[in-house]
Amino acid sequence: MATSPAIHTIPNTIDRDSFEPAYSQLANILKAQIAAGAFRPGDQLPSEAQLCRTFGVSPMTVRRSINLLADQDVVSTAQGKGTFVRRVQFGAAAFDLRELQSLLRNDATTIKLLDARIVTANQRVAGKLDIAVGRSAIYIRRLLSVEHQPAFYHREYLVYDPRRPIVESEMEVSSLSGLFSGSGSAIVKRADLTICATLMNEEESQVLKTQLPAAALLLEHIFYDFDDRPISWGWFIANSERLHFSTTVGIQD
Amino acid sequence: MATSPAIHTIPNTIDRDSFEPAYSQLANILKAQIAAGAFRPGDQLPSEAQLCRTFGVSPMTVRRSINLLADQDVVSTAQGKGTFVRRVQFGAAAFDLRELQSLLRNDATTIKLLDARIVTANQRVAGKLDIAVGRSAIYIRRLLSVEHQPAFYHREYLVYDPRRPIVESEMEVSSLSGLFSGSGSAIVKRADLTICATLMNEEESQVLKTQLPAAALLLEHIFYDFDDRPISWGWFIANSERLHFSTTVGIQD
DNA sequence: TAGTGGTCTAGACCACTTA
DNA sequence: AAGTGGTCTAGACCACTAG
Repeated sequence: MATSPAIHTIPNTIDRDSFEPAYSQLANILKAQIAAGAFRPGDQLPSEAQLCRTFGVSPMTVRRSINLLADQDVVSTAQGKGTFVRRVQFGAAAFDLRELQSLLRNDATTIKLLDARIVTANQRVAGKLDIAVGRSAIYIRRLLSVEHQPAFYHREYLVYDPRRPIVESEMEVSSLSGLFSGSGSAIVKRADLTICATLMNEEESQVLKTQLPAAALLLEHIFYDFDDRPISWGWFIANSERLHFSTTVGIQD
Repeated sequence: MATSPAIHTIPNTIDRDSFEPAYSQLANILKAQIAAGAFRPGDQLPSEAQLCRTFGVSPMTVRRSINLLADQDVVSTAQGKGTFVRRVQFGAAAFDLRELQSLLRNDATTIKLLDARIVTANQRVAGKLDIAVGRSAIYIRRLLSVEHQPAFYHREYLVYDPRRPIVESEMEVSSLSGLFSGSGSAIVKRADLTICATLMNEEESQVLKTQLPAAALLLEHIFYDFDDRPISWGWFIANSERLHFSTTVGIQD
């Protein structure tokens, strides 16, 4: 039987001298047993009281382990019924931007400021930034290259309000790196992000040095301040060969 | 001052008669205070001991509240230093497939089986399914329509192994709904997923009734069984107007 | 040394499910 | 009534940070 060897390498006791906390050890033991097939999707796990006795830990510690697995969508709990191994759920899959973040932190990545100027907001820009048509905005175009190859084309409109002089200086007009590295501005409360596929237009293909027709991922972002007013609206156009997102859903070892 | 009214509507005590648990109430109080600007990114929150005194709850309850906020990337904790409000982090953004999942559960969505037949695996298919070239596989083509409009074109190869007869019956060849609704197969241990942008080819544009050139989101998936062997390999082609993913990062009310 | 977060205990009481 | 998960207490001890 294929799974037998794996089962026998799973520890079944908590090592109190380990660096790893007991709740984490227990969660990993249970997950390894599930991964090895000892508990199949739909199966009920031992009750919390039983796990307390088996592993010699307190109820709170067992609960924390179970909660960890529940957060990872490995198990589901039902009051009065028990804890059960979950089936794989497509909808639980989540693609995150950490890859993108690490790419921008990479030394091989350079950011070139193509353009930065004051413009008057047209209907579209004014709508996104929640300002009046004809008001001023800062328009920025950047090209991000990885190993001297054009990878992302970024365009952004920033509100330009004499009463909010802080915006320009805080939003790191020339670098972008702050938003990705976590040292982002303290004036940003939240960002709304959208991702979709699009066809590149003439300008985009020239900047990114691709042949038309070309497909691209478009990542749109709007940043808001602590008064819930938009600060900036912008979007990345990514060469489709340069950017794809991967993830795993289900039981991971 | 714009934030004053908001601050005054934030409760500052735990309601012990509420249905909402104390830890959740406390987390929401702190988050509302942060959202209202009472604590800004970089600011230190009151210590856990202080929060215990202020709100009259035990240390474990305070910890649970803080952990909730830390899981949401609202705060970060540093042993020996304190708890601090985080800046918005681009990289923390995660796009999930719940929209897609609910779409497939929708009554207005229909799945049409275009084709299902046994084929012999070529190099590419054999590589993905980790079988020998020339072995049999099941090839399936499906069209998913939303309100009678073609939306997603799905193609999939399933391993066809006499020794694993369970695969075909378990993988819900004719419906697909299981994988999305959570009632998916119990033989699936995990799935690897990738998303990227692509240009539609002739066949795809005909099935989806679009004009060329057209951009599309491509969602590729490989399912594995509990012996870590591939069960199926397939991909969705989504009309780019039909599918986009949205998310919010930072402080959400 | 004082203050911080991190872990853990050994119970208690409650809500819910099943029989 | 018995068993399940869900919340909460009132501490304890530890590891880490800072003055």
